[in-house]
Amino acid sequence: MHNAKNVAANIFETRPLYLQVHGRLLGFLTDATWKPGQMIPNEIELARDFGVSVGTMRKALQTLTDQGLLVRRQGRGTFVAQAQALDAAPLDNVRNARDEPLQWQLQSSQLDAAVATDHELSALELSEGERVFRLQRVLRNSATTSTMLEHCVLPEKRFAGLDSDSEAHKLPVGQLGRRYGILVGPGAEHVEMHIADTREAALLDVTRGDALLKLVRIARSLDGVPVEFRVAFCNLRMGSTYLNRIR
Amino acid sequence: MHNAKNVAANIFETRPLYLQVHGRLLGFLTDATWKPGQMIPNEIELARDFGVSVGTMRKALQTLTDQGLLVRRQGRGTFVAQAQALDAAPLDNVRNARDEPLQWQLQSSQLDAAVATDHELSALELSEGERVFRLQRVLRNSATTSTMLEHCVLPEKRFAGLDSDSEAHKLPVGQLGRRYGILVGPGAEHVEMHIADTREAALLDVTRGDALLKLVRIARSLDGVPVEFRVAFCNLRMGSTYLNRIR
DNA sequence: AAGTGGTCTAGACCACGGA
DNA sequence: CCGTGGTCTAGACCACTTA
Repeated sequence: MHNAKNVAANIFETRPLYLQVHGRLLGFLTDATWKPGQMIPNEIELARDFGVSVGTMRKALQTLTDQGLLVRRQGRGTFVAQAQALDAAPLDNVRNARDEPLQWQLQSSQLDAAVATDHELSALELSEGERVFRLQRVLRNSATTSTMLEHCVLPEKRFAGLDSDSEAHKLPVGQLGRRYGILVGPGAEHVEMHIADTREAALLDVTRGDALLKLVRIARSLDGVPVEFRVAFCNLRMGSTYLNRIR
Repeated sequence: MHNAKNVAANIFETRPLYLQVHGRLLGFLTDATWKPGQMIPNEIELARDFGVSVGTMRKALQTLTDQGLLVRRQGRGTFVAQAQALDAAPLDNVRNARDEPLQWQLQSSQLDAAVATDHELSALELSEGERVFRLQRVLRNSATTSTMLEHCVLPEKRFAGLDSDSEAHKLPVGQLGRRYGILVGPGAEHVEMHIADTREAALLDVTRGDALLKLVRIARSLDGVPVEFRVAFCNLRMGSTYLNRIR
């Protein structure tokens, strides 16, 4: 029978067994051996395959579940999570006066592909000359009359064929991520103040010189590679707020 | 020997054992049987006292650790966390261009006690006629020249004697929480836009009509009772941003 | 050396969901 | 009914801290 010490005693790998297992399982997710929505083998079988006890395998699986990468259902099985929405923020974090997420209607949308600018290259950690898709859309919530101008930059190699998909530019970015099988890891969004210029004022139905919330985010896939660079300008109306969950 | 089934079979309490234990331990924290910084009994002893296995006790302790309420150190013991800073946000979430928290200098500070207004009553869930402390301070970060106007409202019953402590109004609110043994649970902060009026402009060194970030927060203790109602106005300068951690 | 939390195992039983 | 994940136990050994 396998023994924990036989594995852990490897001088090249002294991390706890469950972390080593976690890393191997994570590999199955990042290289798409296991695809979103798919059911994976049960914990007994996995434990046997990896030569660890069920308890250790459970701990590795639980860690992945805590990270939102797996979903476990008693009586059913363990499933790969659907790709986390690329736009969990900022869209979900804009709330109405009752602290409910707003329902956004797509007002306009525009997609083009081009060689990345220096700024985009550095944000997305691309090499000189790599191409990106730029997706610009205006969203509106009729209940509060809040509006948002989104400017997303996506690496072409991750979203190959995006421009030939006629539906693509109409979809919320979150569904795009799902369609391209991209799993997004934890990250951060930075909030700034911004004064609307003439163009933004026209698109967002505000007056030039009005104050907007500027939301900047670089989303990274599980392995830390940037998959989306987004800047959004938001006009909060009628008690709408931007939510920051603490802890 | 105690047996899990003997306990869990109680028809009035069918939750998992480790959750029941978690609740009991949480009680020791909320009623200050265990005080911040104090070392608590080791897991073997606790397991024996509660009549559960060490594994179950570990799971309960781990849950409290995940919540930030206990700190466990291999070889040393398990300790009650210092009261979480009441001002973990917004102060820690304001970052400079290198994404480091700003160092704030207290510019001015003013403390008074009064009967709560209706608005304060409802925010802090107090009864008619209850009294509150109001703590207003202006903070400044010299490196970025960012400024913040903080307006904190604290229930008098939770901070008894605050006004007779001559040092109190100079301390950051986080240290106040620690001094009064208040453990803060998870929460949320809402970000809004705000246009500076004359008074705010003078205090924050901006021009009347300038846009400010308005940060609104109700902090609650572990049992969900509000312990702080804060509204802060922030002037972000020289690349400073307000950080929202995702997931 | 003694005491602490951290890891790992092996196996039992329970609760849930679907055939 | 069977297979799944969820809970619980008992005990071993390891790694770290302090005296």
